[in-house]
Amino acid sequence: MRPPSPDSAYERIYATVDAVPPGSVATYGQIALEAGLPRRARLVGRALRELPGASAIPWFRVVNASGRISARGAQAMREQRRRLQAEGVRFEARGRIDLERFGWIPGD
DNA sequence: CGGTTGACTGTTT
DNA sequence: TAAACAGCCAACC
Repeated sequence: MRPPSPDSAYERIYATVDAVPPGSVATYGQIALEAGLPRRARLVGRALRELPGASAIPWFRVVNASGRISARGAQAMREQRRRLQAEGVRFEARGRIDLERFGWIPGD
């Protein structure tokens, strides 16, 4: 058995993000909830921020509750948009994603 | 120990 | 539809 790690919350977050399938997106709050960390949306953002760009974790499939990419450098934002579009996620006017259509439904 | 910060979110203007 | 506000809570200093 492995002793509890102080990073266990982050590990659950990463595992949940990793479960989001290509072509769909999840919100920060949704990831937190699925990871068993209700009301910790900001912690999800913090965890993703620690991730190296080359990580295998699909960080780009996480957007905010408005269906938009959350602020960071303009460059990372363009990369996120490009990678989502490459999987078939459509952007509407003002950089918005239709969550009814592309939002992840846990269990799929 | 206490104030500040922020890859957030729901409600109210 | 969008901007302001208020609530949120772990990490940081």
